[in-house]
Amino acid sequence: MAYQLSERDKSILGAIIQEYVSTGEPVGSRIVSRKYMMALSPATVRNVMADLEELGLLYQPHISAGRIPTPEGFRFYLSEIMQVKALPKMEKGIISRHMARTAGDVRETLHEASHLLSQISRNASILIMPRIDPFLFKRIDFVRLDDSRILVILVSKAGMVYNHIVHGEDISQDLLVRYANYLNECSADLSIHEMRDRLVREMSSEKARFDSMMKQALSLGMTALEGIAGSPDVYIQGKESVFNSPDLADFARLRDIVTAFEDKGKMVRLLNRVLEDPGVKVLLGDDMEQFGTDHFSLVASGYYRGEVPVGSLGVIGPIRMDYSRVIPLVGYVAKILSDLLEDV
Amino acid sequence: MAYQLSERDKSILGAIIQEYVSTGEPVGSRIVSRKYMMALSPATVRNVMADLEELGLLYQPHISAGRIPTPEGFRFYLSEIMQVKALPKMEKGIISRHMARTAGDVRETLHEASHLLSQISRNASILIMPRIDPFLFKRIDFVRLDDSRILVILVSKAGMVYNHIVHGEDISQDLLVRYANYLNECSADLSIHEMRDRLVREMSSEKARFDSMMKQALSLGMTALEGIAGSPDVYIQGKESVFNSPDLADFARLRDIVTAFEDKGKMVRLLNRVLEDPGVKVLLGDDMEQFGTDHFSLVASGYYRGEVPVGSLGVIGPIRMDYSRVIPLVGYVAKILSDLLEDV
DNA sequence: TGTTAGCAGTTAAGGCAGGTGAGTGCTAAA
DNA sequence: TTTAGCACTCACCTGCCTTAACTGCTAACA
Repeated sequence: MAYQLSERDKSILGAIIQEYVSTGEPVGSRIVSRKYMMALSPATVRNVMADLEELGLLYQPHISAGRIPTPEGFRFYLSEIMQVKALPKMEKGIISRHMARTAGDVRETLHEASHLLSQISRNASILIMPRIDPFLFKRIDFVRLDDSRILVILVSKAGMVYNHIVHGEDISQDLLVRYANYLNECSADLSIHEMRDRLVREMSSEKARFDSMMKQALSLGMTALEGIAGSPDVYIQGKESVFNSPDLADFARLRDIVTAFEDKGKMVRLLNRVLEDPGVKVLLGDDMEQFGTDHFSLVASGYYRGEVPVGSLGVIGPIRMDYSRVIPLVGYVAKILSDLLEDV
Repeated sequence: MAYQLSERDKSILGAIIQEYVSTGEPVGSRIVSRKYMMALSPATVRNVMADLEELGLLYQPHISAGRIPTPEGFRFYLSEIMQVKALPKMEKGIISRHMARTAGDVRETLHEASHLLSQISRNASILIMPRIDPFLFKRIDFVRLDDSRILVILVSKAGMVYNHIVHGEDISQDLLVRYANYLNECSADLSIHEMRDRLVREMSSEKARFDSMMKQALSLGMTALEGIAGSPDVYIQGKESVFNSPDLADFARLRDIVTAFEDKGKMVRLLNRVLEDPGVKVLLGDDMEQFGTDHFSLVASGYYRGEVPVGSLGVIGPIRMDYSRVIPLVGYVAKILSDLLEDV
């Protein structure tokens, strides 16, 4: 949706948003004229504000109050007006150093990324654990737990351990070890995605039809991979920071957001939307209506191993957020994280 | 601290607490007289209330208001006055059935326990994951990740998978496999605690001094066990229910509790205190001051494998909680959980 | 001596009136 | 097209009053 706004209109909208972001109060024409647009009188600003309100970019909480940007107003601001600041050198330094320190242990690296996001943005951060697929396969093991249950342990080269219980009878522990050996041999140095492809191919090959041991192994491997690739994990850190946001003095909103934090499934669905294409995305307004409030906004980006998206991370906070700082922050953390993942 | 209270004093204190728990409002002398103690006039009740206030069991938010029990008042009520109700048959049924359904998969069982606690009590529930020690050893594996790091995977008979990265060079993967085989053989059917004891013993035995392979294996096993036995995990479920408690309309209190939820370390320390002796314990008032508010209370119990404590669970909520319902609930869930753990 | 009735005193809370200030829309002039 | 001026609106604060829920105290009572 493109609005026909003059440069002057844009800079007034920009001034209103800047002022609102820093104070949280409705902003009136006089303030804008005095603090931002010395060249224009309050009356002129008022005329422009009336136009912007008509377009749905601003609204008045009550007739004699100043204006507040609508979610739509923020959206327009983000796409047409805001200039993303470069991330300060110091923050870049902190991020690279802290992340580099954890290199090698993927789980640690992810924790650190989420931690840095919430610390630096002073908002809650959210991170979806990587899908297992793109990582390199290291080893698989089967352990018989009892008559009916087999524990599958899968290790990626990065040192992530996934485990899953499958049901299956009539296979002795000895046989399980041989299955595992077979799978380990034929999957060395593949990504887990490739490994799955290969299993599917071999299953339907001539050889499998006659070698029942091989067939069993393949089928067990398949079942295990299906199970393991299941539901992703979510970290949310810094939840308490939502209490620092004064526009949340409203009880109902606070409840909505805390409740939403608990619903991991919702979070995953939301975050997965940003994986669709690369770069930092901002979700606000309607995008977040599943939260029960449109006063929140999510700045998120996918992170990648090579070209392949493996998960996403971001910052979640009140809609009045300093986007020009948070956007480059999320972008930079995602980049460093992707760089580190490439090496493992 | 024992107070000298007559039976009449006790039943008035009981009435005040009951009324306060159900309404959340300060309770006055007239209500007590009309609803609970028809035989006594408000004036008489007033006299008693004044005494109870002097003892520190009640307080008045302001001079012309009714009385509210102090934490000390609750504590006295819990130890001397309250009758624990039996848990309703229906709830018992629900609990046993749901828990039994997850039998075999310990992780699932724990989730279910925590979930039931928060559902039935309509408060947040908290559960500390079992310490690994008392479980039966199933299998250990070493996987070399790179030149310096070795991944240790330990599986308990219950199907819990623990993993940990240790640093160690100069041991080839082949050798690691032999170490693992050795440890697996000599630790079959031991609890992990016993396994640790045995490793310590063998380390200092004559044989180890001369068999360098054995010595290496033992030392690696020890390091791994140390690492794995590290920090326990905490589940907290139903956090959003703190919003349903009207006496929390106070913003600062809400923030304190949500912040405390985030601090897992604090939670573990708190919960570990209830492990010291068996049965359901109630922590309130001073016990909870680390939370920044004394308006919360924790009803918790250890859970056991046989006689050995492995973790603890409980319900956390506002100090005005229906203890006569929550206490048997926590007790019953802990019992069922302990029973299920015994079997694995 | 313990219990009660009565009464004066305290306090929170709610409703109402009036004043203030921030901000608006509209109109007319520059 | 911009601006100044003006009347108007509304939230918010203040002070004032009333009401209701309590209490503590005292004196009378069984």
